[in-house]
Amino acid sequence: MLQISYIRENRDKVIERLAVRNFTQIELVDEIIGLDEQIRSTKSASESISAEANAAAKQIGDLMRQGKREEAEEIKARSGEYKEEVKLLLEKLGGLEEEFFQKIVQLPNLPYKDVPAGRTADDNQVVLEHGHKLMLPDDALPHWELAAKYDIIDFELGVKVSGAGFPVYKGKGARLQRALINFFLDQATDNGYREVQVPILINGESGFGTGQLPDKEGQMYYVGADDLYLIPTAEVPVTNMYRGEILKEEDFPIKNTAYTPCFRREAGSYGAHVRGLNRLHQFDKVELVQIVHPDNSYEVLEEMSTYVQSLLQKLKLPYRVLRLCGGDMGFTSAMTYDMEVWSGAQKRWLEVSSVSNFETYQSNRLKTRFKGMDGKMHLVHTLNGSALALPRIVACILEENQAENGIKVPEVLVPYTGFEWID
RNA sequence: GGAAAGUUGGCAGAGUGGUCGAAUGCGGCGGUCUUGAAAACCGUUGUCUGUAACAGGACCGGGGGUUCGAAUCCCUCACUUUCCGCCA
Repeated sequence: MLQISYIRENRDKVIERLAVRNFTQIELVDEIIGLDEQIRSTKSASESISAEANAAAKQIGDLMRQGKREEAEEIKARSGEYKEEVKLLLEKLGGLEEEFFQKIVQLPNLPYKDVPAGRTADDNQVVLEHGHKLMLPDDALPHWELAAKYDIIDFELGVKVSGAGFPVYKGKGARLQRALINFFLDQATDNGYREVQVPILINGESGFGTGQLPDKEGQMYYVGADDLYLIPTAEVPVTNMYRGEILKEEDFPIKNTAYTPCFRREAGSYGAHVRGLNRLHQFDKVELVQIVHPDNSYEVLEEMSTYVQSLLQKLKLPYRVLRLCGGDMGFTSAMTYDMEVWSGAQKRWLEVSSVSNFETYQSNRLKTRFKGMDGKMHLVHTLNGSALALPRIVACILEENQAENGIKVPEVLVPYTGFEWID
């Protein structure tokens, strides 16, 4: 959520920045500013009456104690009027605030200055490409066929147990999953992240704090009996650990990593591109979350990007880094890098990580602050990134490393899998 | 699932209608003392809103009510703890 104080003082700049992500509802910005003005004037009107009422009440108390009942009664008779006036003003205020809230949550984050303008994924900037796309033979198999051939991932079995998008990993397939999770967690720990295990069901407040609610409600599984949501990413519980907290400058940077399963309804996604492991309702992911000082959040973003790349390099997967254009960026992000690996058999890039700086967009909702050197409260900057999401990594590992008699496990994973070949 | 108790400032913990934004202790910050530190002593120490600055307003789990006046009384919801039951 954007800060109203900023919108108020930088109307034109806000509109200009929003245009980078093709958000052109200038009237919404102006409505918000107008509502804010009304709220402020209504509030000050009701407050000055409250001040009078408070003074009168105090006076009554004093007079009663002095035994001057008569005079007290006199004032009492008059102070009844305050109540009605304040009540009316507060009702008006409540309505205005509700309307204001409904509108301000519709404003997405302002893109950072480096974010390219653009409408679709075609306008994303390719920052770099690393590694060679292997020239797989024409008869190279896509991962879903390899999965069936070596009996390591069973999509049909998942359909029986749950439904489409909930695969069952078997034998070496399951083992590979566990190996990747452990590898990613160990790497993160070596890089200064603290490992945490968090709830995978979250309440509505947490969903609001990181921005999934109210705008992406339909993307989360909802457990009605207990009014809880299944997490779409560990970002939600891990970031919300700091909701309402007041931090110290010396606490920065706060680096947490967590492995969790992630659940996404993916309503409305169909077609060839969702085959196999490309898009699932349940998948595993190791997530990084950092809470940092606003002054260096963009250095931290670069650092996280570099770290994620180091994982891909260790797995020897060809990848590229995209700087997302305004139109392709998430609602809450100020700048995002996507990492994509090359799927040789599918001949397309697959997104495996997304690293974002949210600046104060989340922390303004979370009310996560720190007391600065100036003695004042400031909102922190929050960042997160996948490191990494498993399914597409698995897909690429299978496809890129397929050989005649099996699939070669990447060297760095062998200590974790305990085997070198899936055959 | 049943029963009871509770929810107050960073923490602990008083406060049952006006003098309470809130005692006291711990912690934090500043100072005195000390070569330095500890101890002791003195001072200070919530957040939001608002103003050029004062002032003012709001907040004692959330919401509502009674009252001139609510942390305090009433209603309601949520959560926590303990006991019983069940159980990985």
